[in-house]
Amino acid sequence: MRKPEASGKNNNNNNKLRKGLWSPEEDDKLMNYMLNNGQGCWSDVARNAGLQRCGKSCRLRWINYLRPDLKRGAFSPQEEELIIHLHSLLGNRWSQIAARLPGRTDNEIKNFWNSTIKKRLKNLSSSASPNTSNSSSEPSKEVAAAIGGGFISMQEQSMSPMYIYPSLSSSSSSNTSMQAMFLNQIMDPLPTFDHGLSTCGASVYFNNDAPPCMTHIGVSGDDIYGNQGILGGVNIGIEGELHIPPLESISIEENAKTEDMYGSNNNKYPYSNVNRINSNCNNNTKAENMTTGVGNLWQGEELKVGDWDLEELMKDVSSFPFLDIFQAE
DNA sequence: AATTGAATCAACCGCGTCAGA
DNA sequence: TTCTGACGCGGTTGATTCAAT
Repeated sequence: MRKPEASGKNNNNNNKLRKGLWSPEEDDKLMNYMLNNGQGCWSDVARNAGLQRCGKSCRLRWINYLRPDLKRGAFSPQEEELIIHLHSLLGNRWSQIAARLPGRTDNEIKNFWNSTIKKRLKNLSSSASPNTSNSSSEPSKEVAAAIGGGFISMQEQSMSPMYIYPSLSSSSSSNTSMQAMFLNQIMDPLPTFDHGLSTCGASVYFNNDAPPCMTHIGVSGDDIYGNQGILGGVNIGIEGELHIPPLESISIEENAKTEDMYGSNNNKYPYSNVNRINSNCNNNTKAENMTTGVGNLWQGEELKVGDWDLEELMKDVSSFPFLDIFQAE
């Protein structure tokens, strides 16, 4: 942790704002102010509470630490499971994920994901078939698919993972369009293949004409999380084969396009991903194909990206078995 | 008991968005 | 229409804690 700067250090210069860890006195000031006055302009909060902090810092401290409704302590297995599921749907939109987990902050969830979950992915990556390992520190796609359980992550990347929706065999009508879209997202980056697709339970098969880069994934929930682990109750470990086209078959241009459509590590516009997909729909036949099965989601001028993707996705989340636990709180 | 490497997590930074002037 | 400041978000950093040796 960052050391709190010596309390007297900045006393000689009121214009200097403190940085680093918050002292208990500062916490008290902010807490008292917030409880008495409520949230207003954060720069005013900082000033009126007598804190030599920027408003931004006050906001962060309040949201991540002082807020009375915060739930401290370790994540429960149910929370873990929900986080993984939400992440499979939303990607790194931590604030959106946090909004579905009362008492948890985006920072907390982000840290949890980056430490615990990524660690598991990494461990799996190293224990997976040597053929599938790569030099990157990132987990392999195959392993990411495994740890996702039913939520198969085809790309474990920092901004915009691309996922196959879990219950491909589900009969839920509300899922159908999203599943179609997810599947199209899977298919679209691989345009050079005649990629028929069949699903069977949680297994996904890419039946390509090209020689597949076949990876066996026999990872069960227990393998990942133990008997009490987060996937234990869901029975969605992947026990099938992923036939993944060799990456080298995909042209650079197509890779670039794919990254553009689905985001990349360089994506600094997390809220614009689907906007860009939408714009692609106007001049890209593949993107048009993407809309197949999505139906009205893509029609209508009132379509607002952030709305449809989150709300539609949340319909799926709302059926998530453990959500009641949080809603009941 | 000391050391060391890994894990955790609080906080900062930079950027995009938005609202008001 | 443009500018500006506040806010919110995701990525990253780095100090502390923990566990293994």
